[in-house]
Amino acid sequence: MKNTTITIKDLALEVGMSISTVSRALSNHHHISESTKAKVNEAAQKLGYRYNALAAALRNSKSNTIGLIVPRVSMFFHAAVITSIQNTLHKYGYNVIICQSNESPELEKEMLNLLHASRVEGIIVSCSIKTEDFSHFSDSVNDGVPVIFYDRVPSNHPSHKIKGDEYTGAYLATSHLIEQGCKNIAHIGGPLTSIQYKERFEGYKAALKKNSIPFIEEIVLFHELTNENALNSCEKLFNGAIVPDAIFASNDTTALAVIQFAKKRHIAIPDHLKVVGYSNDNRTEISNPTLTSVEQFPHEMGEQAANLMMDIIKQKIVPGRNFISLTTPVELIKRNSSSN
Amino acid sequence: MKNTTITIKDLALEVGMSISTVSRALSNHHHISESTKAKVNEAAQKLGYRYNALAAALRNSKSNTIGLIVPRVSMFFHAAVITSIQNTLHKYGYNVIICQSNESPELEKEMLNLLHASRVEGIIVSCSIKTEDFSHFSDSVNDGVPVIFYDRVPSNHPSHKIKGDEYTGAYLATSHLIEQGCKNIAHIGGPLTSIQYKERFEGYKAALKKNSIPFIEEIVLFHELTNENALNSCEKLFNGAIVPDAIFASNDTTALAVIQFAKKRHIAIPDHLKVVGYSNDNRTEISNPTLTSVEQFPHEMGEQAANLMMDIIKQKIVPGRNFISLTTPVELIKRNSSSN
DNA sequence: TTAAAACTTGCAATCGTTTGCGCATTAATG
DNA sequence: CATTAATGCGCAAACGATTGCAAGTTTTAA
Repeated sequence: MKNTTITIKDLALEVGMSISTVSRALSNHHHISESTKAKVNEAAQKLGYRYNALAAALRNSKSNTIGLIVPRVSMFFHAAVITSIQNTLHKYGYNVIICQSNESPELEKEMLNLLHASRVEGIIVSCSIKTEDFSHFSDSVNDGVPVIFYDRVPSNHPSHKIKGDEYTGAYLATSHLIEQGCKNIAHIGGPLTSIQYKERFEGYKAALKKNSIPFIEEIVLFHELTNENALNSCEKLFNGAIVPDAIFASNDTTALAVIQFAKKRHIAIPDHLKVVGYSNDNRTEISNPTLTSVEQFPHEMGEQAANLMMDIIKQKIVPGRNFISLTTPVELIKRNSSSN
Repeated sequence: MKNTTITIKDLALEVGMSISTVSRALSNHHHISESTKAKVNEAAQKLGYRYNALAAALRNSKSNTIGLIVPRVSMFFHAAVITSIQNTLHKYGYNVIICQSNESPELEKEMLNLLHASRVEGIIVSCSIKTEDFSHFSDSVNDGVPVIFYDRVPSNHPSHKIKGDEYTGAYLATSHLIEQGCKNIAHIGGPLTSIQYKERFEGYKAALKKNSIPFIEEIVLFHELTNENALNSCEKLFNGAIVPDAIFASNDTTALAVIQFAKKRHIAIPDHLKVVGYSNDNRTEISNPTLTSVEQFPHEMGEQAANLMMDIIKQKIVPGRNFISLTTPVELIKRNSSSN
């Protein structure tokens, strides 16, 4: 194990040239002769030289790095987006530092500061579900570091945003259930503090209205969308005065819980109960019955986020004071939980 | 948007003290009076100072960062490990740079160099399935950067390794099938170039032998474990001379494909065919029937990897020339695909 | 009153690269 | 042969933080 790290200074010594020449040779500068470049590269190879990106970033005030904050990488949707962002940015020669907020606003803020300390040139964020104060993100922008939100975007905070067409997704899902002849379509949504759940709720209501189906408050429930919460909601719904003949759930975990509940209660799906989820995660085609769900195209969302970031950083887009909002399409994937 | 970034120099100017005092005040040095610290921190707050970790890392030759290379973050198992590694390292004040090799040995090597350029203090890797040359990882170690492999570990390359008890996992799975009365237990494994698939194969054979059940070569197949490949293998198996009454698959995707195939062919599971998978991913309890699988405890594996790295870096462990190999336990999770 | 001790603070070098400017060498031109 | 242009290379100053050593100030004790 060496304890000496090789620098361009060592290379300069080795080839008997100045530091500047070595630096230029390594970066393939056009003022340097081919023979010199060859010599320098050979020496670099020989001595096991490794480029120090830290030093370069310091000198250039440019890190070629983008920061990423997500609630949890283990969520299928986010994992897909991350993969896509990273692969896209890699093409531009940019690296990514990925952080997890674990759905904690405090950790989210800490991670943001961490990314600043690493002098990232831009930050892409999907917020924790509990984040309500976004002022620290404004600080980032004021410091010249662009911030792009995706999926979990703030509702009342001016910023670049990329989100799915939640309204349409919910509208399509609900309309589909109506087409199947359902009258009492329940909705289990996430906290309405989150704009996406709000929009899905709006889409749900719009579809009902459009088809002149009365909105029934008793069969609409909101809470964090965990398996346990969903099972509780099912209890409530099926012990209530109005028994639903369909449930539109705002995520797949919840929809799968509904299926689980129906099995236990021997409620036939889709005959007596139809179910639609949201996100089209990798469990939807495995479940029994397979789950109808709304595809969000995480791959494209990631690509868009990465490309937008590059456009902003490379000043192709000079937004000034106005912010860009992109909406990615959705698609209803019909499976056996909603029709035969 | 400011175009000036605030440095400790600016703070020094603001409070009328030297740069060194400001630096020490910020890092809470005990030689600095409380009143000075307060003044400096106040100024930092006021001017919006942000610590430059790059400069510090350069000066200290210490980045407080660990690099991570995984095939793909969107694989359930890896996502879980990553989350765990990141949360554990965060407690030590360490950051993580996550890279994806996309199962490409070339990209893997590129990412390794990238991590070195960022002067990570250690590297945790789960190899691409195609990686056969590990010499560049030796270079890392020679440069003083410890490397820990997990899950996808090299078989013939001296290094720190953390892997599941594959042999036992397969042994348990196969034994369980035998207990259920199966005689013709097929095995669909991954490429034997990968040590983990090899060990699972060994465990499978050992269980057969132990129970005096003949090993039948015709019902053992190896290939990359994708859904399509698995369906092809099912075709082969069920058109062959010896029809299996059970299949032990080396991952869950394959096992789920078997279930899919059986449904199409109207083969009753578990009555006429029993199936066991590997990894216990989040689809296993959703499928119909639910899938018996081997749990690998990714959370613990991540914790172990992170803790081992910290021990090595902080020299609690001075391995010298010998390498550490850890084996994490496995557990067979019995579900409906293998028994009633 | 004075010296020693205790407490604060500052100087300046350093980490590894990059790059504007200037100098030297060679080739091309009149 | 003299002048200009082109080419190839080196000097030295940044980038922002840390830290050993030295020095200044205040407090305490004799």
